[in-house]
Amino acid sequence: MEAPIKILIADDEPDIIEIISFHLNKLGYEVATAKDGSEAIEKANSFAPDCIILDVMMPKRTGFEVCEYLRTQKKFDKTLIVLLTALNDEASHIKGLELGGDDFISKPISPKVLVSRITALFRRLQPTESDKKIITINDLMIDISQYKTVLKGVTYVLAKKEFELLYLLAAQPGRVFLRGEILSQVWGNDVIVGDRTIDVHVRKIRAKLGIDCITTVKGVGYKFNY
Amino acid sequence: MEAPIKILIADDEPDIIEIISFHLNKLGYEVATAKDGSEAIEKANSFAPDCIILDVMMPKRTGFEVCEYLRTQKKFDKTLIVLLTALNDEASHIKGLELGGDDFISKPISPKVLVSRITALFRRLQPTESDKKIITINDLMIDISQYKTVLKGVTYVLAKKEFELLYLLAAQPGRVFLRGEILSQVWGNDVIVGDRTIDVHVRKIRAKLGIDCITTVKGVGYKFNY
DNA sequence: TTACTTAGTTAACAATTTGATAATGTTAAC
DNA sequence: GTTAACATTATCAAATTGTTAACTAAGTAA
Repeated sequence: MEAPIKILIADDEPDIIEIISFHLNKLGYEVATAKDGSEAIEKANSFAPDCIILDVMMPKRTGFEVCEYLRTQKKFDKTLIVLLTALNDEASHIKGLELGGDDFISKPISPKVLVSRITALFRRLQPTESDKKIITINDLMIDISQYKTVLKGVTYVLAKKEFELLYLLAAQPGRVFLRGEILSQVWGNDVIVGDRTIDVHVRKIRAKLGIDCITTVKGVGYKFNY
Repeated sequence: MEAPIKILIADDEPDIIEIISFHLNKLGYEVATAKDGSEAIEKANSFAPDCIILDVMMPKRTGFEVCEYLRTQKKFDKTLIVLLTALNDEASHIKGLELGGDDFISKPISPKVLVSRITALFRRLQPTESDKKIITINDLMIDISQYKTVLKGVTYVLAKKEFELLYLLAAQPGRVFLRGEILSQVWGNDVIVGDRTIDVHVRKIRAKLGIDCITTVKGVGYKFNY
């Protein structure tokens, strides 16, 4: 990235805000702040940050709520979301992951830990594997440039949505995609479709390919597994 | 880290030095000491510690001054700095964080607290990905991003609540979780479920995994133990 | 245009899984 | 040895997902 990386910090404790922004500023990041959940969403829209640090416990809207909302917006597709939780609050970790958080940092905060985590996150964001156009898993090949799916040398024609769904899941085999995540990635956030729609598409993929490459994780979502 | 972790302790009270170094030594850390700020800087250079514990109130140079100086040196980039402050001295706390301190411990010092804080600091510095989503204990692996539980290479499918319960307990092996604690973490505060519900889920986990990884602490709660 | 095809969605229903409870059996503590 | 706490089992209701068929809209060829 050429322009300075922009980071939004949302916390209701001014001290925390001050400390974090001081350190991030020193490192050359462009920093904006918000003192509650509602302001966080406003600032997220106007400031368009690359990374948002959200305290879980905030007035008006909690960090979870903000995270959940942001993840429904295509605009914040690639925005990193870091949640600040109370120490050893494992349940929050689970909840946060389900809502699409990218990392968690426990309070009390060490500036060094925070900064190293954030830089690590950005490092991981570098386009290496992720923007490869062709996914190959065993004898299954998924080529997005041709919208083509080849299994054991045989080409299968998937419809657009079917293909996009398969591609999304296969891009990260094993990782569980929540239904909401799938909806926003494949269908977009402005389209409203029922829940059964995903099932039906999954079924069609399974039927066409004739293999059980998509595993259901009940109560959670689906994952690619072949 | 392969070599023993090196810790430098700087305090003008010999008693404090002695107590802290005794406990850290016992845990296998390599310890050096300094009795004032100037000596702290000398020793920091010659000893090259991984972690420096600084009393804020010291002769010659205060902990703040030492901290500020160290932070200007590239050499001490990755060195953890822990400041010892007077009880409830919020101003020092903030000032210290701004100067690049990583943690604060209030006097009077409990050796146990000190040690646990330091190990926690080292742990939190670890890369995010590994300790964020995957818990590994011996030959048991719990991966929340895949909702997967692998024991001795065999994958076991746990239901959502089962998984979350196991994850909660396994995140802090040995620690006893009270029933109320488990309820609020796994089920949430607004849901009201009976006490037997926990038992049943614990039983299901034990049955599925086939190992006694969850120990009952009668009259108190449960703990992970494997 | 008209008839035909296809993709995408929905609705209705079936099948499955899960979570919670109640009832009863066991165990450990006092 | 009694009692409180926990384990076990069976059972049921609710939640979740799978399946099928039908409908709509859009595209395509005659």
